Amino acid sequence: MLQRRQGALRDDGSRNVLVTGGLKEAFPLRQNGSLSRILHVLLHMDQHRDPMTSEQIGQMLGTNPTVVRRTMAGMREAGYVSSVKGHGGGWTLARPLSEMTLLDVYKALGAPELFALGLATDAPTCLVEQAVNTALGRSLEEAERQLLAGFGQVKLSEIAADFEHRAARSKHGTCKVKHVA
Amino acid sequence: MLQRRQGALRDDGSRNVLVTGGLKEAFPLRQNGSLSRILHVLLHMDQHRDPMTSEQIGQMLGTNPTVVRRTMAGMREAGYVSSVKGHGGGWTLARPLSEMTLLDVYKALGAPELFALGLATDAPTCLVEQAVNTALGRSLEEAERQLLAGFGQVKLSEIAADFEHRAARSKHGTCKVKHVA
DNA sequence: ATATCATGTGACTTGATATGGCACATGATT
DNA sequence: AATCATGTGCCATATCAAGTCACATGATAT
Repeated sequence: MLQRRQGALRDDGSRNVLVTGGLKEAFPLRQNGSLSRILHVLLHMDQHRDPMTSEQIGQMLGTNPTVVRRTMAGMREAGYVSSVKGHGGGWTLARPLSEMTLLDVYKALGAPELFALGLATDAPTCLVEQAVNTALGRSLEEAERQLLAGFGQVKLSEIAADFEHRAARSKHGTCKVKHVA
Repeated sequence: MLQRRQGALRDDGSRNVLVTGGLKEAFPLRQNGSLSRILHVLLHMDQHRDPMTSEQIGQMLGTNPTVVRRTMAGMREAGYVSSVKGHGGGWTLARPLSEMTLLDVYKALGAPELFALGLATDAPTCLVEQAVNTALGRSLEEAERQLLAGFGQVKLSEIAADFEHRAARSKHGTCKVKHVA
């Protein structure tokens, strides 16, 4: 191995797993998991007629209600979900999944950095580094365009349909939350 | 802002800059800068007839000789550079830049993670999460293919040519290291 | 041969940051 | 008024890229 093993495996070969209140969540690298988590939440909300509380969602994701509220904040500001306080309150979808794409969610999350590869300096004085940044930057920008274009073409309702399909084929309960209307 | 400001800007608006022994290097995010740095080094080595020591390279990159040795280790193992100990030793290119692509370097570095976006769990039992992972993973894999294909088409000699072009147009000294044969 | 120089590498330190979590304010429902 | 739920400031924790030290190994020069 090069680069002084920076991976996810520990000496005993196990994954690095955060154990929080008895629940587990595995994040292999120093990656931003909020997009993945939000999607998980949105699809579950779609299966759920009543508002879901941050507490419920937190348990589902194996995380803390506070984290849920904070991550959902962007979605609320963008108008994709709404939150209600007090008895019977919680989170609900503010529009159908057919009117949301991966790109919409990504943007609502504040369009976090996509790549784990970085350029050494923003505006280097070294001409060599300028040339390197230009070449590398060009590839990265192209990839970013591709990726975001791809995100824009995936409607959340399509993901939901894929879920329905999976659910139809295996009759076991799945998550910690029931998939009921 | 959403997601509890995780960006690169501090309250005073300045970038987070690592100051090391008087030199500065800016890494906006938790990104892996080794590819960018290695490229910088390789191009400089190409301009340098004599072997370059880790000390020289370290000064050039604003980092430490040990870091340089460690990062270069993968390149040596892959046969792109060679290192010689003792007086007059140091690092030299083991083959011309025209025979190396961005992809080669990336692989020699151990093919570090490309994306800052992660899936919540590797093999979730929740069917909803499975559907999410599938959708997100598909987009990410597609983008990865694109990006690596792009890397494979960029020869380092092309980046060097771009540098030569820049150097011809501006006659100022640039880096901390002279661009001489 | 031996002093010097340069790489090779284990072990530890430092700094950045995604996420976890508490505490308390705000507002809605019963 | 009691309870429930969100909103959010503040701090804690874990992980990891990069920095640093220390020392071994090997090559060159005098």
